[in-house]
Amino acid sequence: MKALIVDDDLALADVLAFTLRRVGFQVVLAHDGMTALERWEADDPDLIVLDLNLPRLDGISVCRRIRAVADTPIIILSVRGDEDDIVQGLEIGADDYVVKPFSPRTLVARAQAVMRRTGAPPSAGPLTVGELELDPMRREVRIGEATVHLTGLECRLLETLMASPGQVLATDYLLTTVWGPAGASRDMLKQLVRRLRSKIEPDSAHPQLVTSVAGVGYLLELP
Amino acid sequence: MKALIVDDDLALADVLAFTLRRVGFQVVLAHDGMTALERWEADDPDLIVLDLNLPRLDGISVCRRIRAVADTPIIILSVRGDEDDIVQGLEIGADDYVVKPFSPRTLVARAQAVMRRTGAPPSAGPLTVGELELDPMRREVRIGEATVHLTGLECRLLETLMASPGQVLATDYLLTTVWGPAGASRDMLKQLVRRLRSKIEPDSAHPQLVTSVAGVGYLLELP
DNA sequence: TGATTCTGTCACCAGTCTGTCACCATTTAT
DNA sequence: ATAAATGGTGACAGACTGGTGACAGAATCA
Repeated sequence: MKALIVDDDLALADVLAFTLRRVGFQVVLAHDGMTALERWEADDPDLIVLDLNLPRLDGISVCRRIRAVADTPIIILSVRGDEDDIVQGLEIGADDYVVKPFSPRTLVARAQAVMRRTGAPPSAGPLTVGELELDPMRREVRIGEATVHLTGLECRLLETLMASPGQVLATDYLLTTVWGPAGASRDMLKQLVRRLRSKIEPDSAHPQLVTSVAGVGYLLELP
Repeated sequence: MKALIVDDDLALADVLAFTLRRVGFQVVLAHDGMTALERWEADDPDLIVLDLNLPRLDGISVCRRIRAVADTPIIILSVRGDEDDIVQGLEIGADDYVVKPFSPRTLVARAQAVMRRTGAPPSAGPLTVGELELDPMRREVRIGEATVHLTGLECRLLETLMASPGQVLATDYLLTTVWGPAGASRDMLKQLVRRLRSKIEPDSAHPQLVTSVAGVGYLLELP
């Protein structure tokens, strides 16, 4: 899922980006109203987090223009005291609002609530690489004729590997992507790789799908 | 479905309540603007029928406050001649209006039209998936030849599952959709799933219709 | 008003998942 | 040559999850 964050406060925008990335969003940034519209057009985000006080084109106008042609969920950010802005934003079509200052947890909760309320549940589409077909919502991977059930972390690892088939993904990258920035240990990744291999490799003692690159990381072999 | 009726005329409020109960609504009453807001918060109604001339807080303000944070369908009641009020109410976000005096039939028609227009849960038509045919109004599901009566929550859960057959619906999504934004607990969903299964599954110990995806949620299997 | 049904809450259970530790063989660095 | 690092393997304990049962209070019905 992709989120577009629009805020002229660069530091805050970065914090917001970090927060949403942490829970799985891809994030695109814009720091003024015009760029917001451009990015919205170019990136087709699933969610827009929109500050109301912006240079070049104010947040209300951005919200109005987007809402005129799309259903993209919009959360507006406002300063305490700007209740008129909030009301106006909501009237124009924003889906929810958050008042600064707020905790990251609040934003995440609102983002997830808005995603739930305004559309189908966030169902990732299937991923196919060669004879592997992964359904992240069902946590099932089909290998030719066989269907294998994966756990949450196994599914996440395979999804990450399948997103870049043939590319070596560094250990640190996998630790962050699968477990989040709070991190994890090499031990955990080793175990997870082992578990995944035991489920999908014809012979996990001689892996053909998920292979290791010593000192670098792992990759999903191209078919 | 629950309706909140707000009118300082007690007798009229009772008539309205009776009218809507007759067509299947649960009804909550409030006789002034402040109580209306309280009841709206506490009862999370699916529809609000709102007189504009109210003590303590007028109907326009009530409408504005509710509309600022929610999509609840609102029908405003007004006296002939108060066209400015009606226009203002609609601008603020009311969905429809009824001018006193009016017949009960008119109110019902408007209520149902508003529910349909604003995308409220499709209470009208039956849902069919495979051998399951759900009538939300009767709260009955037909499974082949057998007809089973469901409770309110059971019906809501099944309706939600049937709206996206074959798709895994996340636990949080189901909690919000079935119980509303106030949320609920996983325990409640577990129990509800159990009750629904006990009513519709051939063998609820081995569910074939409503199946679980560990760590994700539940789905209605495609036929 | 009393009876019945519905719902939320708590407890218990079996099975699964995950992190952690230990051990080992191989590779890399000193 | 030796020590350190790396990747692979096994095992186990605690946490988590989904399922089940039971009961009390709330809501509904007659």
